[in-house]
Amino acid sequence: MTRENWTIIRDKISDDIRSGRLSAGDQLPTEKQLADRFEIGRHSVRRALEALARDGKISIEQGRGTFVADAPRLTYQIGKRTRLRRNLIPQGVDVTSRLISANRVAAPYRVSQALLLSSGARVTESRRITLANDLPVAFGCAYHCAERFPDFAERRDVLGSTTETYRSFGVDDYVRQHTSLFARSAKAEEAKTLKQHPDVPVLVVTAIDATPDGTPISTSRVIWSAARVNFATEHSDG
Amino acid sequence: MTRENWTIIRDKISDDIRSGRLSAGDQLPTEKQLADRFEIGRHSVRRALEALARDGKISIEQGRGTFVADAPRLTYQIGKRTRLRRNLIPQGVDVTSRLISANRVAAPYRVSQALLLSSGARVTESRRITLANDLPVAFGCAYHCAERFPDFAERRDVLGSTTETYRSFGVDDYVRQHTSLFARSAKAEEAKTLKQHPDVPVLVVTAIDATPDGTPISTSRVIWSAARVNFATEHSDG
DNA sequence: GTTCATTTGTGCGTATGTATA
DNA sequence: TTATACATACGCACAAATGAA
Repeated sequence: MTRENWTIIRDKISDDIRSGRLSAGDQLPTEKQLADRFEIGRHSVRRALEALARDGKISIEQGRGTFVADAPRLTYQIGKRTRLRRNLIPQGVDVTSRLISANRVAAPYRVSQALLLSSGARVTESRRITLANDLPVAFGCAYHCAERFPDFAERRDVLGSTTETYRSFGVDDYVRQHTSLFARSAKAEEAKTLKQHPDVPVLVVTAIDATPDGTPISTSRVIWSAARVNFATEHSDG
Repeated sequence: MTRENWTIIRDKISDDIRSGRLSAGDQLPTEKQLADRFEIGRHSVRRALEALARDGKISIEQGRGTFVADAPRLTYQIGKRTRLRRNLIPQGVDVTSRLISANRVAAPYRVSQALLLSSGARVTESRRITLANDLPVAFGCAYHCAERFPDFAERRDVLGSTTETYRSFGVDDYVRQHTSLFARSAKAEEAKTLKQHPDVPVLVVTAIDATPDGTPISTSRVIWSAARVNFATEHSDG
């Protein structure tokens, strides 16, 4: 069984990246040039490049070119005391998070279940995007009971930290109660939001945070770029 | 911006599955038939089918045809007391696990680190595949200290349960200490082992189990089909 | 066991659309 | 505006796997 054309070029470029012959940010030859150089069709080149893009090794940008990815994978620690900033900053990553929108809505079924609210209760919905070194890595939605945390999103935006925001509401501590996760392919807008190739899958992470006594205070659904993050959990009490 | 051809047929088939017009196990029309019916090229049909296969909605089999997937996603609970059988059986899933190979090897670096062994210590390496309703969902490798658990793999195969096997070595209880996870595209052999389309990504899960006092007793690296499983964790003590 | 039709997989050429600089 | 580079799309040919005759 001879190797397929497209896997040959995929592995060649992959090796070039691993070995350092190509480094972060470098522009690759155009599809046409690669096709000529390897004496294969442009379709085979595209297939190879797509495979590399799916693994986050390169970034394909229409009209500009194809580039070696310049962001190493982050490791996101999920634990009882999951804190985004403390989590990613130690990796030398500049984490910023931006509020996209803040709304007051009737709790969707999933949310009312998670927060133990009566169906139809009012909740605040804050949509945020998270960037690591200015590159989007995740975006999603957090829900808080509107009665208990009326202007959560706005305060969070001013205070700059979730922990501080809870404190301002008299919640001195909170823990991650539940996390679930699955992979699926990205929708077109999701890929655009994350500035990633449409074929890169996403990890959908649903979480519930609670006060230490077990009262749920927020639930969130965050879409992570599967190519830019690893997840880890310690199953101790920390 | 008008919709692309391939997304139209992708969404049409996706809707047909969701609505029940197509049900689990049904064979789809051939690529040629779909191309004719939708008056688009075969490449566009293939692209649509690949997208559906990546999400585990259909199963494409060379020489046979294309079928609606007949296995719902499993939910795998990762927790301090992670037990494969107790985990999946309650979902009405018939879980079987088969020993592929058992070896005694010098501990790879990662393994010696995880198990707190001196570098080069002997460990047993058991390769297993896990099937849910006869469909592969995961396969991987577990490592145990060869001195403490000399014939772990063989005993495990006879006893049929990891918990029982540990008990036979005098380990009455064990807990999950650490789990980490990331997504990447599947290698060709991995796709073949999991009997899935080559474009379906996998989730690579690395774990360390320990006795309740914190002594690590095993580490494993398991490749899960990203299309066939969800992961969930409770961050309580259970 | 072999042959053959069927169906998906790989590969190339070509044309045209769209985003970027 | 123009040139460049990636995106979509169609047609065709042949390879490889499957299953039935």
